[in-house]
Amino acid sequence: MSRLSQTFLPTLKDPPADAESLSHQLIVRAGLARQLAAGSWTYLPAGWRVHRRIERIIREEMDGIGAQEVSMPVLQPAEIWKQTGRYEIDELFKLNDRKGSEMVLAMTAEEALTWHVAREVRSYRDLPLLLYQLQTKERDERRPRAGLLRTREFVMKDAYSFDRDPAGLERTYALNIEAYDRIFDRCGLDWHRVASDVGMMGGTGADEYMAPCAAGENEIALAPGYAANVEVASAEAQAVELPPGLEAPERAETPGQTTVEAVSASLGVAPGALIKALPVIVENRGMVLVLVRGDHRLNEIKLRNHLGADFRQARLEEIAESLGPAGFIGPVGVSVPVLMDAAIAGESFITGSNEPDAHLRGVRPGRDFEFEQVDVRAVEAGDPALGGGGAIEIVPAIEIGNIFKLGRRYSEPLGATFLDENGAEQPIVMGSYGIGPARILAASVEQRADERGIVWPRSLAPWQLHLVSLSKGDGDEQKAADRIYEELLSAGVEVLYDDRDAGTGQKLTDAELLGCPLRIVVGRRTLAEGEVEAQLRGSGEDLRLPADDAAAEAIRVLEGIR
RNA sequence: CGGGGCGUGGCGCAGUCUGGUAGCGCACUCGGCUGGGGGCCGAGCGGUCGCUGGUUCAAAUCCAGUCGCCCCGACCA
Repeated sequence: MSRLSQTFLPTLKDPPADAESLSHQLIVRAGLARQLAAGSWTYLPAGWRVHRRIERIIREEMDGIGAQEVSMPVLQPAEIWKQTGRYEIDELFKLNDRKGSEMVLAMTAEEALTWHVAREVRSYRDLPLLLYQLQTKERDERRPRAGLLRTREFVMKDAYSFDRDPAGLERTYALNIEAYDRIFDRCGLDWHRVASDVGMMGGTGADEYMAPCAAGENEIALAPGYAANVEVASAEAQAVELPPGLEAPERAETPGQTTVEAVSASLGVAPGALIKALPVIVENRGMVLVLVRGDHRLNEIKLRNHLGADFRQARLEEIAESLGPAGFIGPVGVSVPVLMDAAIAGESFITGSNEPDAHLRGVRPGRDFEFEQVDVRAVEAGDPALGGGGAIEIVPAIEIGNIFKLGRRYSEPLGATFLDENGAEQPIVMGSYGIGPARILAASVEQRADERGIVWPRSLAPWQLHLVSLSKGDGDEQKAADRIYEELLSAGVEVLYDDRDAGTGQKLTDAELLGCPLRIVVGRRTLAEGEVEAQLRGSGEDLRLPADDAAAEAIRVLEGIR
């Protein structure tokens, strides 16, 4: 029963003042959801229909790879989170019950599920195991933003795999990739699976599923055949013109010139002909001098991953003590280890001299200083992709799913072990696999909407068909529209029937705002010719259908829409 | 967590600087007209101006505190 006159679908002519992103504006305007507090959202009937369609696709594909659905509590004892060391996470909601016991609101469920598996699984015969749930997650976000894109409470599909060894994990991981690829395809998204930083989750590998859109919080580097989170992306460097080589480095006076721009301007060379020297203090290791090309930026995540340790910028006094005056630092003659980015290729660079107000020209890596070559620069738009795939493009994207190879990160602290064929106790090898249905919803709106409103793919649309009766009272149009509605219902079509006593403009603009794939309009003019009008929301294509056979014809048209 | 902005009928806003007892548009209700792109006319309902305290004869307006919301950045297991 979906008569609009009886449906709670509060549409807005104007977006609320606090909505910035496109999906935030349209989700509110189209009556899909309303905000209760910062990062807390209520789904209204139409929005929840979309959410449930996404959930259904996820369930079908997860079940299809042999995953089994469970449901775990959101309210969990703090103890297991302390055991894995995740109790310290700032984003974890913490509370006490009336007895004073420490509790948390779960942000994922590795601890809870691993705790159960530790008690129930004893033998290699019980493995592998792939369990999942669609359950509310809570996160004490520092800054919720952009409508449904970053909220404090949201439903997540979270799956966890339990294998006996890394090879088993690889197989399970590959199965999840297959399921994820199908899920995002079926949701009609433009998406990329990108290599990602494993971050503090630890583990041995991770991929993220990214949907490019303007409101995205992440950036991904794309080229034909290449996609990576910029946090870990690599590329060839764009060529730079270097000055002629010299027999030995030569001092160049650069009074007061402490920036790349100033030095390159004063010496008449491209910024890329300079070497930027960045002194950092590595945890438990001391100072290291990191070199990147003058026109490049250091990617701190790549450096951290290379070092395998945390680091910080050196302080001015540390630089002065070990190297020289800040702003004039270079690799020649220093006694600290030098890491040089691979993009520095050539035989004549400008570097700092480690003396005030002077640089060196004609510096040749290898001849004038020793170094370890590394890849630690941030890729830039226009860089040639590795392997000749064309130029890198950097686009904002929203993370709609991620998959992690966890290894023994959780099984060891929680004692999830099994006995192998030889009776030896082994820790279980785990993986975890997340998807945010709300982000799929928002990303779909972001990617497909036009100036009139949302454009749903058939797979996500709250209703397949939006039937509009332009008549009022009980004239012939009303009767025809009623009849078509009943026929569509009995044919099993999900139809929203706008039977309201409202103006034409309001009905048509609401239909365009809500964005169902096919709109059927029953109006006096065309009905007089024995026809009704059909419009495809995506393409804007207009069709006429015979009024007598409108339901069957509409279903046929619908089946041709993606 | 750092920076910025905003809280006045359901929504969008004016009024705040310069204190004098709250207004506009939309929406909503009723009546009438209209009936293919948010139409017209008329009559209405609806607000302790986020909250607390202070100054004052008098506070939406000035002062202090506090709560909430948005944006940028940082962070994001």
